[in-house]
Parts: sequence; structure tokens; C-alpha cells
Amino acid sequence: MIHHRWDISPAEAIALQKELAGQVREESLRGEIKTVAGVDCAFTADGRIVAVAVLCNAKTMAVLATAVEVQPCGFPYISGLLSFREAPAVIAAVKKLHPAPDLLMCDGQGIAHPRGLGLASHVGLWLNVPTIGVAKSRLCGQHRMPGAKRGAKAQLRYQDKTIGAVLRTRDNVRPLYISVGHRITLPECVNWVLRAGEGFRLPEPTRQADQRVTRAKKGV
DNA sequence: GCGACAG
DNA sequence: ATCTTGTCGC
Repeated sequence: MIHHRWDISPAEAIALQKELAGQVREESLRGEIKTVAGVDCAFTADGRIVAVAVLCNAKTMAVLATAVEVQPCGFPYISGLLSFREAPAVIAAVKKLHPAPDLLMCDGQGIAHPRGLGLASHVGLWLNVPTIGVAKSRLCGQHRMPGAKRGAKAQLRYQDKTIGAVLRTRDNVRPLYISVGHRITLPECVNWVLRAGEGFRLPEPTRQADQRVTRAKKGV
């Protein structure tokens, strides 16, 4: 269980990431996964961040509950420091979910990050919950393009290490960048992302959160 | 110095 | 992320 301040400088944030990365655990899921949640953020014109968390039945992906969190947002967007901008709101939204999810999918990288601590890993450590990094584009690393069919995948490599998977979730549609967030293995991440979505590029929990946050944003 | 760069 | 209509393709 980690804890630290969020109102720090970019230089301090980088130092903190290097320190926290060592606490990320890449291990098999424990116990039955009954619920899976997804979270996404949106920003208002007046500088506030809106986060929506959606809890789904892990077997049917039916939506069981949703939670919204709105906060003023201070930290700017800096590639590599995304969690310092979005994690506070994401964490608050997920905490409002009842029951707490058994697995969480975050919109961004997990360990597929230059210092090994993307949004999904940071949130996983903070909440001590298994997380998967589900990103729509690459932050770092190299890879070949996976086949065009749903399920095709390629390794995402960085500094001689496999840090994630480039996964095709729909035929002929841009692949997703999947990586371990915390307390899960890469093969399990790939399986859960595939089983969590059939007709869309994004897995259902993430797609629901993405869709609902856009609407929630208008409501305030 | 040049190019890359999650959301 | 956000500003934004119609349009091409499976």
C-alpha cells in the first residue's frame, strides 16, 4: 500500500516513479474474478477533470454500477507523467464503486512505460488491486504489426524486455497496447481484454466508461 | 542537436 | 484530452 503527495514537480514525479516501479508485482491473479471495472477521464474547459468508473459482471460484462468524480485539475499533461494528472480522480472514482472491483482496466499504459510506471501500474499500487493497462497508442518500445484478425498479437519490446502486447481486438482495426498494470501476468491481461469485448475495439468496461464520461462531462 | 511522445 | 460534419468501408 503506497501513499504520497500528488502536488509535486515533474522532476519529483519522475524520481517517485523510479522508486515506485520496484513495487509493481507481475504475478498470477488470485481467486475468482467476479467483477471487472473500467475507468476513463474527460476534461472541462474550465480546467476540471471528470472520471467515471464502471463496474461490470466479469462473465456477462453487464454494467452493475457506475461512479463519477469531478475535481479541479492542476498537473499538466506531460508524456510519461500521465498518472500525476489523472490518477487522483481515477482513484477517487474507483473507490466509490461498491463492491470494489476484482480487476481494473485503465486507459493508458501499465509497465509499458519508460520508467515502468504507467497510469495502470500507479493506480494498481495505490488501490492494491489487479490492473491492466489498455492503451490506444504506443508510449515506448518497438514491435512488428500483428495480423489483421481479431486475437492476433505481437510482443511490445523495450530495452531487450517484453513489456506488453500489441493486440488486435477487431478485424482490420488498429490494435490496442496491452500491458501488466499490477498483480497480473501479461497472458492473463490479453485473455481478459479479449473476453471483455467482442464487437468493439475497446473492452466493454473501458468502452462504457469512455462513453459515459463524455456524457457526465456535459452534466456539469 | 534531432526525433518521439499514453491521455 | 479537445475542437468537429460528413463520409468511406466492413
